[in-house]
Amino acid sequence: MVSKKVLIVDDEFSIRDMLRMALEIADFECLEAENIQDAHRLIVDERPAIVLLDWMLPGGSGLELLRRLKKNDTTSEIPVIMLTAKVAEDNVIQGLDAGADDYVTKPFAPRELIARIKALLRRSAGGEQRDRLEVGELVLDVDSRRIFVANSPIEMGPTEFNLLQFFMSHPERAYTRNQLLDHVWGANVYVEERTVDVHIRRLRKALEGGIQDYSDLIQTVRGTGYRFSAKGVVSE
Amino acid sequence: MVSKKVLIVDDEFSIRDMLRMALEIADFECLEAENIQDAHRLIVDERPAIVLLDWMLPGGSGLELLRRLKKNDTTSEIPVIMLTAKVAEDNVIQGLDAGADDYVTKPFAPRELIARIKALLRRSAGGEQRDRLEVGELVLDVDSRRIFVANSPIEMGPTEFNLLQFFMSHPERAYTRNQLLDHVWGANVYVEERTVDVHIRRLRKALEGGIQDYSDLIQTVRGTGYRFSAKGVVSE
DNA sequence: AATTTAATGACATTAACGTGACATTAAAAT
DNA sequence: ATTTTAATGTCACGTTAATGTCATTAAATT
Repeated sequence: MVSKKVLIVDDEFSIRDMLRMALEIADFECLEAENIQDAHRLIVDERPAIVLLDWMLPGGSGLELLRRLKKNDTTSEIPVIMLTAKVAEDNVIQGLDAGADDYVTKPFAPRELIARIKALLRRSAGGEQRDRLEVGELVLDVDSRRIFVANSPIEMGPTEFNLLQFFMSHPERAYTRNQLLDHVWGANVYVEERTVDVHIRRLRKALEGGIQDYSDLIQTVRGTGYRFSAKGVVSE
Repeated sequence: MVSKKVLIVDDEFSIRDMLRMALEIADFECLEAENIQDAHRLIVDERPAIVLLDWMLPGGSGLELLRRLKKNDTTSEIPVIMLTAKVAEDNVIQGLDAGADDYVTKPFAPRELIARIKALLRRSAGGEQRDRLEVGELVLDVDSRRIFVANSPIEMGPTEFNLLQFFMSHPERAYTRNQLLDHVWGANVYVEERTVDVHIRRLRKALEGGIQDYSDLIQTVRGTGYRFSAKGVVSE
C-alpha cells in the first residue's frame, strides 16, 4: 500500500517531532502545521488521509478549524482526531459534536494513537469506494483505469476518466461546474468554469463511441450544471 | 428521527442499568445482553445501529465476538464501541486492531459515551440521505433537481422547478404574486407581477404532461395569488 | 351586462449550453 | 536531447432553451 499522508497540527515542536517519528515508523507520510492557516492550506492542497488536530492553537482554536472542515463538502470526509492536554469531559463532547472522529488526551501512548489512526482509516477508506463501478454494460475499472462497454474497452483522456469516476460514484445528483472543478480537478486549481463543458463533451463523445451509446447518462441541468443518472431522460 | 437501537453487552447488571438510563434519556432504544451468545443472537435478529461491548464476558471475551462480527459481511458495518475496566494500553490496541470503532475505559462519563455514540452514528449513517419532497406519486428530488411522476422524470424549466420546490415546501398557503417573486426569483429583482401567471401556466402544463395529471395542485386564489394544496379543489 | 381578474398563445430578447478549432503544455517515443 | 503524440484549457461562434412582456381571450364577480 502506498503510505498515507497524515497531517499533524500542533504548535509545540517537541510534540510534532515525537508524532512524526512514531508515524514514520508506522509507515505514514507526515505533514506538519503549527497554526490554523497553514493547516487549512495543507489540507486543501495536499488532501491528507487523516488530520491530528491539537485543541489549543495560536490563531484560533482547533475546534474552529474542525468546524470549518466539516462544513465544507470537499473536506468533510477527512477524519480528524483531536489531541488535547485537557481532560475536561466538556471538551470531548464539544469536539465530538463538532464532528471529530476520535479524541485522544495527552499524554498518550504512540502505539495507541497509531491503532486509532488505523481504525479510522479502515473505516473511512474501507466502506466507500469500490474498485469497480457499473451501470448496465458500462463498467469503470478503478484499478486498471479503464472503461468498458459490453466488455470491450473504450478510450478517453485522464480527466474524462476522473470525471466519469466521480459521476459514477455520485449518481443522481446535480453538480455545478464549480463543484465538479473542486472534486475532479481538485481545489486550488484555477480553470475557467466553461472548461467543464468541454470535458463533458469529450466524455459524452467517448461514451457514444462504443457498441452501445451511453452518452445520455451525462445530463445537462440547465442553470445548474450536470448530473449522472441511470434513470434516463424523458423519452420523446 | 426514529430512535436508533443500541445493544449493551455487559455481564454486570448495574452497568447495564446505568447505561440504559443514560441512553434512554438520549432517546435511544436499548437492547441488552449479558453474554456472547445472547449478544450475537440479538445482533443478527435486531440489527442494532451500534454495539457497546464489554471486554470481559462469561463464555468468551468480547474481543472474540468483535472478531466474529467484523469477519461477517452482514455485521461488519455495525459500529462497535469497546468498554473496559482495564486501562492497559495493550487492550486498546488489540481492540482497535480487531476492528473496534472506538474505545472507552470505565469509569466513563455517560455524556462522553453518548457523544461518542452520536459521532460514530453520524459517520456510519453518513451514507447520504436524499432530500426530497413528495405528494402522492409526484416527487421533487432536490439533489438531482428533477421531478418524477410515478418514477418517470418530467421536464420543466429552472424557474418552474424553483417555483414548485417553494410550493411543495410551503403547501396549503396562499401567496401573492409579489411574495412569490420575492421567494422564488429573489428580492430586488424587478419583473412584472403578471410574469408569475405565465410561469404558473408553464408549471401546470409540465404537471399535466406526466402519466398522471398533477396540475390542480397549483390552485388560483382569485384576488390574491396562488396556492399549492394536496387537498384538491372542490369538485363542482 | 359591465367590470375585474386570470389564462393563454405568440414573440422578441437574453442567457445558457454545445461545438470546433487552436495554442500550449505534458508525456512518450525515438 | 529531440521529435512525436496526446491532453488540456480557452476562445469564438452557432444553437437551443428559458425568460419576460404583451395582446387577446376566457372566466369569475359585481
